[in-house]
Amino acid sequence: MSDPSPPIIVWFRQDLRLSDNPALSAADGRTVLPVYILDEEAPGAWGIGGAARWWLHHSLTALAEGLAARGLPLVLRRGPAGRELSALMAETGADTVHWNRCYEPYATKRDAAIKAEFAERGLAARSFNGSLLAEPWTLKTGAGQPYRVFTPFWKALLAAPPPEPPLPVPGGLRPPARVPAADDLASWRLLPTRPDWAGGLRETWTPGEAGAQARLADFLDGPVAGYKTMRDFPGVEGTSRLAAHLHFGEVSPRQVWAAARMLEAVEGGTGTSGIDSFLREIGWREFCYNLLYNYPDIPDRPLNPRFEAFPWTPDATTLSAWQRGRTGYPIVDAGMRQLWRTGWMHNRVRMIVGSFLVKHLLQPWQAGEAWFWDTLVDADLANNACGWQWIAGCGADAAPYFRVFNPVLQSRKFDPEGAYIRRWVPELAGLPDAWLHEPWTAPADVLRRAGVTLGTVYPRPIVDLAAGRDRALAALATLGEAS
DNA sequence: TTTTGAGTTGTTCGA
DNA sequence: GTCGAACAACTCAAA
Repeated sequence: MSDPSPPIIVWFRQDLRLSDNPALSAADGRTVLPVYILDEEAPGAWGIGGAARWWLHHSLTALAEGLAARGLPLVLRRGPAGRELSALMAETGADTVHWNRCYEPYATKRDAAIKAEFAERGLAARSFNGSLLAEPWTLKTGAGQPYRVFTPFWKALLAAPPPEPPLPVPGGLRPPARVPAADDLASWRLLPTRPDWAGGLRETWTPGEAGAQARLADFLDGPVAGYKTMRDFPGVEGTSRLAAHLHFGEVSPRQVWAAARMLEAVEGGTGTSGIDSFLREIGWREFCYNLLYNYPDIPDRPLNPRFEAFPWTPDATTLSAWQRGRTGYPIVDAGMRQLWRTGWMHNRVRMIVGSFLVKHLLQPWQAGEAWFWDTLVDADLANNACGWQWIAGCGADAAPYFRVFNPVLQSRKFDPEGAYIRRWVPELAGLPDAWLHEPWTAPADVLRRAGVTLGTVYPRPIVDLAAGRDRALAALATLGEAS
């Protein structure tokens, strides 16, 4: 016997929120069965990284609580998504599933296959846009090609019809009469044990929709005003820190957009406020998704094929020193330790450590990408791939080849008083500002008074800056000769 | 089709 | 200390 009122299955993915959730709202007034599937078997998928697994656990907990407050369950299942959805439909008599789209290559393939299979069986799969301001197939150049340069992409996005206003939490969702068997979240073992390295994450983040909305409100209430300049100073809380919330869909870009525009209207936006700079960053997220959708190889291969021949010098010892924050360059080590400890790194510092790894150390950008993937709570396939290709110079819209960040100059410029370095590299905290950014140049007595012994307490530089820069430029020059 | 202006986030060198 | 130019050549996107 089939259920007299079979539910609509709402499949949550990277949209772990109840507000502005088109797939959920489209089921308003109906019986719904909310589902999350841990699908680690989709071909081509990048398995969720360690820090992101921690976040996912807490975000799912928050989502389940939000649903429970409305009398609804969250059914957790594990396995191939198509198989699990089919099973749930058989168990409940449901003939319709809703989801908000994902854009990772493995996900678009998998979802298209599910849709096709369901259509053959007379089942309905309805997908919605819950994660982007503009679908990645809508914005094209005059020649009908995907954009490969940010600025024209951004202009096109601004010229397009504005995003729809965000949706409220639907008020008429009805719980199903029967709830199918579900996994216990703890059985997924998303949280670290032995050792529990998540202490710094717990201190830093509040995953979940409420935490995301609070973070957005706090940011728009204060730091956004000075965002244009202050976002470059890692010792200051000048950025939004919304990346992970956006990745997991605890807040939608439409909600961010609407809230920022509202604030701009209230303040009589002049175009010089931090709001426009901030929205540009939301635009970068869109651009990265656009690139990933249209060039699905970018997580693995350089968009500029000439870089296939780049003479990288992969070396496990070098990579390990970078990962552990033992390069001897304080700003680099501070960033890598912030990442390890909190699952996040300030954007300015991401560029510095990225440039250092691929230029001065000549390690393949994919090695940095993989490390970020495992350690960032906001690990996002589109953003991560684009960021690393940009800093490596192999993306379509890349920095000029000669743009090699000098970690000492960057450090002096953006952490002039050393607040960031002293926080994350405490063994150098006693050094005066004049020497903090390059301790190997400090006189012996200055080092002694600060309690710093180079080579033991703190490493000597892993590479000479000038030599590393010259080596990188020489390596880049080989690409020109090859063609 | 051809032309033209431009391209997130920089560094170094020499005046 | 400050300032402007040089740093390759190429590709993109629109006119």
